[in-house]
Amino acid sequence: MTNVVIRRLIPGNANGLVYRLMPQARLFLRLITVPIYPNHASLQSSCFASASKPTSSADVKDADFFPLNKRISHLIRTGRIEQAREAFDKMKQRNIVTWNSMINGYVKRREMAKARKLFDEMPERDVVSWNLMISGYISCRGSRYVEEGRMLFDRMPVRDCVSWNTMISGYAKNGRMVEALKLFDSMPERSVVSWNAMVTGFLQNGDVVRAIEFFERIPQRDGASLSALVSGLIQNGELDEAARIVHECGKRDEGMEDLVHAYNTLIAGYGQRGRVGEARRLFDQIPYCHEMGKEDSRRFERNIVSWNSMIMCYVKTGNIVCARELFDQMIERDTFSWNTMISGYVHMSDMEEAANLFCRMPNPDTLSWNSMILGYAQLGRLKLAHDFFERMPQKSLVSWNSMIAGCEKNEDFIGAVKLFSQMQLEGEKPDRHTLSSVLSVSTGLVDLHLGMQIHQLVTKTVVADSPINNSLITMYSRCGAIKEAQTVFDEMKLQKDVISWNAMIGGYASHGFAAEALELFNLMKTLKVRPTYITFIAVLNACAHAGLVEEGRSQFKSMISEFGIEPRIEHYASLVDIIGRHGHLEEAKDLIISMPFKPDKAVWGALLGACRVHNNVKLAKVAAEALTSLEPESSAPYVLLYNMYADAGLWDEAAAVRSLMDENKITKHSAYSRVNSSHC
DNA sequence: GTAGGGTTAG
Repeated sequence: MTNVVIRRLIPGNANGLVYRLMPQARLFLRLITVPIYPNHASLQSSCFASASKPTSSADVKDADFFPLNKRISHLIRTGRIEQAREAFDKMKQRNIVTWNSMINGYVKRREMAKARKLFDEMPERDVVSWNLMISGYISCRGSRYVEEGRMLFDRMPVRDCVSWNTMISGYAKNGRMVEALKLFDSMPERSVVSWNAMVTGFLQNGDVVRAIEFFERIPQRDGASLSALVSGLIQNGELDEAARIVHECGKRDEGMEDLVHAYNTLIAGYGQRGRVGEARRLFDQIPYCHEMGKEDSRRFERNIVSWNSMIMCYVKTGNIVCARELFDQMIERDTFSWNTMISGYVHMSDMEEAANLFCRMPNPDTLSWNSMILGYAQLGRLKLAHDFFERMPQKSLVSWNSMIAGCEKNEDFIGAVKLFSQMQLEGEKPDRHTLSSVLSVSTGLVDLHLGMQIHQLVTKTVVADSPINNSLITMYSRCGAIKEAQTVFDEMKLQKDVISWNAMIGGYASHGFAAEALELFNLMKTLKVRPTYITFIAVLNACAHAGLVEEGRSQFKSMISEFGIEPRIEHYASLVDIIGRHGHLEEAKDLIISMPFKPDKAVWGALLGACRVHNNVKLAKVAAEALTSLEPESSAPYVLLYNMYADAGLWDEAAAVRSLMDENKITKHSAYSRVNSSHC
């Protein structure tokens, strides 16, 4: 995509291959020769000097409060919000900075109700108090919060550059670039941050052309501008190009302000692609100074984000040992560091160590709690997950989603439905994750009514992407509404992926519409959508339902020869069914013997079913015995065999089956109750 | 003490 953009930016570019590297090189050579301008902070303060000046009460000997203020901000930085609040409450006198620090603590944790309460109680506010609140609102998800931020922005008596930038990046993050641009254009004075926010916004919203256009116009580009661009390039798959540019800048613009931003972004980029070795080399290239004093943005050295990004790389690639090693070496850790480590252990299903860190962590935030919930839910430990869920101080959408998904995955469908309605009662709006889980719940419960309600919610509230539509297809077809499944499938148009095709072909197959299933399969191949092993399970099932023996055989062969897909036991089961039902019982038995798997109950079940159809009592006995050894408590094989003997007038044999059932304490009834209880 | 880089979900 970037290539396309760059080609468009540079005239006279006709040959994509030739230009793949050249134009980029030209473009970026320009950017790395840009002179370094004076620190933007000094520029800003001169523009907005009057706005940022604290009001009267702050004149009361700031130094007297300073040690305590510093302590509060340190507690907040290290995640100990409750201790910070304790210290705050105990202070006899507070100045604006005290209040702001406390508000900042809540804002960072997205606890906006608490932040707002303090903000409203403040005896007087300065521009930072307002900015903090705005930044808090816009960092919360959802346009409702952006509007809340905008209301404060409009109400505040004096705005500074930070107020504008906060608001711009808020719009940009929420994909509202028109509004972002409007503010950007009407700003009294821009800083490099305003420009960077716009670049990031355009890139996040897929407008690479304008991102580059803006980037080139930035009067004093810094490491964060570069980082914004690098992040966009990485998202567009141009990781190596991004790395080249960062290295060039590192060499040419020694002392470039905030260069570490770009390095950190690149480390994260390597991590995303699993190139952890290169990430580590980059990390080691950043000088490291043990003094954690006042940060100087011009000094190029590792900061806490570098450490966290590197730890993240290890976590993403499953290397928890190296992640832990770095984590233990850190001097100062923030909530990010702890959360990254916890989520790492959660991914390794090591809940013991995750819990260990969770307990040691100074003040777990919503994300920490969410990770724990997720971890327990994924392992099926729903009770524990629920305990955490109930005890967490503030639930987020992710908390609800993790709980609901956990219930769904562990087939506690009723629990999932309860949570879903509780969440709505508590005013939390479901998103695509929620709806996708609840759709699977409808499928699990075979509850068409619920499924249709969720479909309505999908239509009203989210832009349905492929996974959601695929869940809809599956839901409708499992609930017997094949027409509705087909409508969703047809409306997906170009959005269809292989899962959509599989779901629809499988839907037709299970409803006995073999012709439709095979027709769709042919269309899929014509459109060059590569089938998967799941496609072939559906195709073979369609053949089985329709008794298409030759078609089934040839599909099985083409799966191997044409698509190189190794047949799995499910494919064999289907083929046994196809061949057996057609009366080729010996061939079916030989297939079972020759297949490279230990036959499972589906395979023997297919043979037994075929024997029943063709009255082959001798082979039925073999299949039934195999089945009972696999599932000793199941009555089905006994009953089927009994009926076959009875039908053939073989009463002695029938009686023998009956007494074997008694001997093994098998009742027909117990089989039914077992099936029913699994649905409760 | 505030804005631009790094965390959780199908």
